[in-house]
Amino acid sequence: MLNPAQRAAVDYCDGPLLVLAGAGSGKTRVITEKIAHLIGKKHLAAKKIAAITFTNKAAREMRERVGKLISSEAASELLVCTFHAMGLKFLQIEHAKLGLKRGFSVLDADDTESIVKDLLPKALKSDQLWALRNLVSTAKNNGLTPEQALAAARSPRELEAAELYAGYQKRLSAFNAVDFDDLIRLPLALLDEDAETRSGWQERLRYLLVDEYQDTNSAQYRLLRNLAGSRGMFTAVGDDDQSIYAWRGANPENLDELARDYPSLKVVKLEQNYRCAKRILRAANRLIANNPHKHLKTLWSDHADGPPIRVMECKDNEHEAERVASDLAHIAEKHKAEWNEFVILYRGNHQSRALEKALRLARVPYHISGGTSFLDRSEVKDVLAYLRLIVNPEDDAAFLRIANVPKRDIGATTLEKLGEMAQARHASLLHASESDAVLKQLAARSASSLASFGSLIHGLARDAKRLSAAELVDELVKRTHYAEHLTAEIKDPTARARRLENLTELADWFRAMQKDGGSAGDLAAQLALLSHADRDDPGNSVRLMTLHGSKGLEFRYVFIVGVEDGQLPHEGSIEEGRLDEERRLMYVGITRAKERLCLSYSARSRRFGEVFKNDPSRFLAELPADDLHWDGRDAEQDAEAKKEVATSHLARLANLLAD
DNA sequence: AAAGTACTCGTTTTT
DNA sequence: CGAGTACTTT
Repeated sequence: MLNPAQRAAVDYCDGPLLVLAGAGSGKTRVITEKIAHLIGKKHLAAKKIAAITFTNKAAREMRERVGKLISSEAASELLVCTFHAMGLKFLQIEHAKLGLKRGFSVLDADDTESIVKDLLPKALKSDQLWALRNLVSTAKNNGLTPEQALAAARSPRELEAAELYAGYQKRLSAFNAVDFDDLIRLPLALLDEDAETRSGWQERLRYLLVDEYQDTNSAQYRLLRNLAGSRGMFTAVGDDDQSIYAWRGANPENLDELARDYPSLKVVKLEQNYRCAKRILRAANRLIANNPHKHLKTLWSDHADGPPIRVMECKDNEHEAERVASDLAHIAEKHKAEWNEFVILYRGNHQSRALEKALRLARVPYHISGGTSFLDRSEVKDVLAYLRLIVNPEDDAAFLRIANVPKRDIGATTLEKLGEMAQARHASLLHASESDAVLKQLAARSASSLASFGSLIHGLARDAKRLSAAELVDELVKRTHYAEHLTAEIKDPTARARRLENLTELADWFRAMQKDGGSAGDLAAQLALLSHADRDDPGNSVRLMTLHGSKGLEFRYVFIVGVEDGQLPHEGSIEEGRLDEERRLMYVGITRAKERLCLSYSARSRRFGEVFKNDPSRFLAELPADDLHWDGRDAEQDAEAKKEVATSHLARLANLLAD
């Protein structure tokens, strides 16, 4: 049953609508119900509706939930994806109008970073490099072309960045490739200047729903405006208190711009929280009240108070991890909870290490979302690079990655010479290595290695026409002797088996995606957009993830570790005075919890091998003291609790040993 | 060109 | 402290 505010948000389909949805207020519900409403009651064809989410995982979940409300035929026609996936789809259709050839590649962060590195003076500090790269990204997100950026540059640094942007973009087009920013920028540019394309897409998409609207950047907003047109047939759902991606160019002011650009905008607030126990919600509300607010919301809940929020001070990171692990196991046993009802949240990926160790020791099954996972595995990236090169012979980034993987005597010097000659001829590396004139100028051994590499790719490209994507993966693994390469490279037999498994998993993944159609190249491009969080099958295990990664999820039991000044808020943000976003991050973490919340920090932590003293996070002082239970304050109660935890822990270990 | 050894440098958060 | 890099040797 929908509450009145939710009902209003679902029913209003006559113009632009902004839904200000507090944490746990059922916003996904509103979006899915609204899609069903548009199809069922407003008789809009499913294929004319697009729902845009922030992550691919959210898109999958959304599709699944809508699937239960509408026919499976309608569900399959619905466009549910991220802005980036939508941009990719757009480019795959309209690529010719933008000077892209079929089979263009989508470069990931690694590829683009090595391009930037290559373009810049080599002896540049990594943070300077990062800063410049960021400026380029900002320019792209503002929809600037390299020429416009050059003209707009006002400081030497901006000029440097604009020059980098120009060189970088030239390199991309030589590779017949786009980066993540281009997936938004290029569709936007085309829609902006080509009225015919614009009206075509506006006809194609009659209603848009945008989730996590506070995390859109200005290019994404302009894309939305171009697609929705003056009719403004869209629903944007967002929460300014959960805006945690400003560092990536997200522009929460988009919430206000909506009202300016669409004077007829209707606003609906969802203020009833269906997720959290009262004490947890109270803590979250109290914390976030310390931030300035433009859109006032009062989030309330009619759940029970729930237990107090625990705060644990620990000696150091190891101690903290151990306590979290044993506490967690204790709760699991006492409340007969499943492991997957627990999550441990932290600020930075590196913080998972100590926790992993402690959880392994306590025999608690866990699963890490994010960090280095499947798609970051080198073997997976290698195979994807092969696919990219097969589909897009201009993709020099892919060429460089795999030319000598598995090792085939193509070393740095050979590649350097090849690069020079390719550049002189305005040819791709692959093309150059197929030219006799080029090969003649190289040492005989390198030349024959290159030539056979070229014909290998050529042969696979021929096969690609008759094979499915999954078969192509199998074939290329066979033909490159990739398994033998891994066998030679990896000594530890279990690690080797795991990595071989990754390859079959990749083929399986392609098989599953194949159902939606699309060539191997299309699938590889989609895969580039998939990130860590998207492809995990955690099973029944405790989840470990960053606070950022937890947005949109909920758990019965939530642990947040490293609640220290310097970590949360992060020291960089303290220095730059950007505490609001850190506070929102903590807010997001707290509001993930349905029933129990435990916050912990370490008095000392080791960084770079040196010991540092920590202060508890300043945010702890902003929580309602009455709802907190500090371990150590009530000694008697603690001693008892500790004993209980210790005995149950021992019992658990004894049980495990008995097996 | 590959393998092995000595360093150095670093830690937000991700589509 | 450890992972990645740069420089060495074979």
